[in-house]
Amino acid sequence: MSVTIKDIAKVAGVSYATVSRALNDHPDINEKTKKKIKKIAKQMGYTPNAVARGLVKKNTNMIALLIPDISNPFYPEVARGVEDIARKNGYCVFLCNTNWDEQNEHKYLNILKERRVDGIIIAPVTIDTYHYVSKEKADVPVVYIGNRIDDSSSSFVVIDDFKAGYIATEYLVKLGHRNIAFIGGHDRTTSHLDRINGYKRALTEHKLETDINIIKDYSFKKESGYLIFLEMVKNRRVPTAIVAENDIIALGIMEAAEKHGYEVPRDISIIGIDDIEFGSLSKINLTTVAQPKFEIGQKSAGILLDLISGSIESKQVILEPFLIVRGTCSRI
Amino acid sequence: MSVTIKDIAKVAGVSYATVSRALNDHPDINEKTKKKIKKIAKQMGYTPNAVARGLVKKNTNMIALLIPDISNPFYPEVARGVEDIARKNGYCVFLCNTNWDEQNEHKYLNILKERRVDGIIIAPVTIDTYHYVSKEKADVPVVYIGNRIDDSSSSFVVIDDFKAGYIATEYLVKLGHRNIAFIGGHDRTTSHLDRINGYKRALTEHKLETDINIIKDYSFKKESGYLIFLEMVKNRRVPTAIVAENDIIALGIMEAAEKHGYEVPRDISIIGIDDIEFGSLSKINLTTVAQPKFEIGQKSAGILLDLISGSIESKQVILEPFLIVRGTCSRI
DNA sequence: ATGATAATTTTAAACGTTTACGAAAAAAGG
DNA sequence: CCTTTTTTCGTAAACGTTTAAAATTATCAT
Repeated sequence: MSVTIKDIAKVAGVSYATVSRALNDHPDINEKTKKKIKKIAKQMGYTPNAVARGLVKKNTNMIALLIPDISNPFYPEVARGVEDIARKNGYCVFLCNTNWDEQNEHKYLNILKERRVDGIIIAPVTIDTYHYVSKEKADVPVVYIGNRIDDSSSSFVVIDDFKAGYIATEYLVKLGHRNIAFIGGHDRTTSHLDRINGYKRALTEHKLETDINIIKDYSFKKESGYLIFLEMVKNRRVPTAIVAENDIIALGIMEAAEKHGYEVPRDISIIGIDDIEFGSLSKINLTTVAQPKFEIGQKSAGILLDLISGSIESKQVILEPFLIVRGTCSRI
Repeated sequence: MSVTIKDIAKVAGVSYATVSRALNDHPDINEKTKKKIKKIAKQMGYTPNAVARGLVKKNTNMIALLIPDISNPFYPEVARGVEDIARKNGYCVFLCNTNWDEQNEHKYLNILKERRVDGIIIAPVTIDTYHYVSKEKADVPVVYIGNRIDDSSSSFVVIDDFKAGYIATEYLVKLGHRNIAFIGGHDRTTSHLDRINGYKRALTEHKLETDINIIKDYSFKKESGYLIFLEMVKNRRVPTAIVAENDIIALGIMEAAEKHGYEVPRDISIIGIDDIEFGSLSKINLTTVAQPKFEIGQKSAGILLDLISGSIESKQVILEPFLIVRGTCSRI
């Protein structure tokens, strides 16, 4: 049984309301008694009970971050960003890994509701997440990352995914490629849709044909990219260049290419999107379109806190992606 | 204002104690009223308030996982392991990133105390963490990972780090290397100490000289390995083989070697410890000594839950590391 | 019908805080 | 020295649950 405010009140010879106020630096408490009470509290090893406080104050000072895949280095980086801001403002963050599974996502959303978190940042598995959240009337503020929401009353921070797809593809075109394929995930995410549209636009602008390959399973793993490329070689439809929807997929593609006698970038050029840390290893040296991961985390946390404090109604942020030229793409 | 048990009681025409029991499937509630109440609860969109419950039940069903570096893919993997077990048992996990900083670690420990988490799994920054935790008389169960604790009443799960160091070094010796250096982090962690001792033992058993290089800053980043290797070339003391304390360091070393004209493994052999996912990319192909990351997470969570339920007093688990031969080490 | 027993429900206290409101004490003003 | 104002503190209710104990109702054998 840990020591409570009442215990302190007893030894200090004051009411426990006074103790509460003293500990919270309430102005109506005499400076002297404040000191005394604080001293006693420290001596007794008092630790405030956040759950009791949460009950009466109706907030928990916890926010949650839902991400689909903690093993994809992209997400830890944004997690660091949100934690950075959250911590500086006295918030703790619950990190939940949905594992690219809508079921898990929904379960977590319910748990978080029960736990009365003050706000949620969510990198949705699919666009349906948004509908689920709205239907469930989550009274908590939510900010989405990696997915535009087509509703001006909701908040999100994304990069301009269209531009990302466009930049990647155009770079390949500029290098002289005419046969450029796209490999990416399911179509239930604006991030995917936008990137694919950027890809299409860049190609049609140059009167080139598109070749879009969609990963069947609803997750982004190296293996998914690997398998798609395998099919390409099986079907003898290997392009001269590939834009991968993200770096993880790109790595999988490179892996498959490598294993089947294609040398990157001599035989095939590959470009990713995200700029995960390991892409920069000189042995990998992945050319990619970067997004500011840490900043995405910070921004979204900042918005969430503003939403919580009520200082804003909603906010939508679109960050700029930028090309990082490394070694996996070459002039044809 | 969300709907409470009292609201339900009112419309159901029963006392709120009955509602509570009905919702919790208490045996002495009539099956019929139970159904009725549950139905009403659902209709009204009731979500139990976990913080109120936590207050009276004196548990939160939350555990925390403290890790030093979420950007090191090793930790997300163990995080997945603990989350796996935690979730299956109705627990949520707080993921806290200490960033290799003892201050942060202590801050988090306090916060977790206030929040009344039911237990903590901690990958300590240094061995001192243990003393801090004991001094603070954390009344919550704690299990350490990655660090043996020299106290039979406390719990941990580690790999046999001595053996890991030994296996790595001996493998290099078997390949014919005679000039083998060790590069690793600070000496305030048993994991480090043990690995280094395993390294020493393997060398002294073969009457070879040791060459131990310690990273100055207290963190494990690629850059640390990079810098140490730079010094080696500056001092013209480049060995023929290096055992890195972990894969991240190994990658940094490879990077530095590469950039300075050393081809791996032709000019220098490098072996890591951990087996992070990206080491297996064919372009990297890092030879390493693996530890069962996911299992470490699962095991530690399992122990923690047993500790919480009181079914055990303490438990210490030492898992076996195993060599994974890939392409960064060659016969000399 | 009558106790006795079992099944079901209610009452009330508790968990550890915060906080509106009021009371007492101290300070200020006349 | 009395009133007014200000400062400081205490009382009590509230937050939304759970749960022991008491109370009520139903069941059943006699």
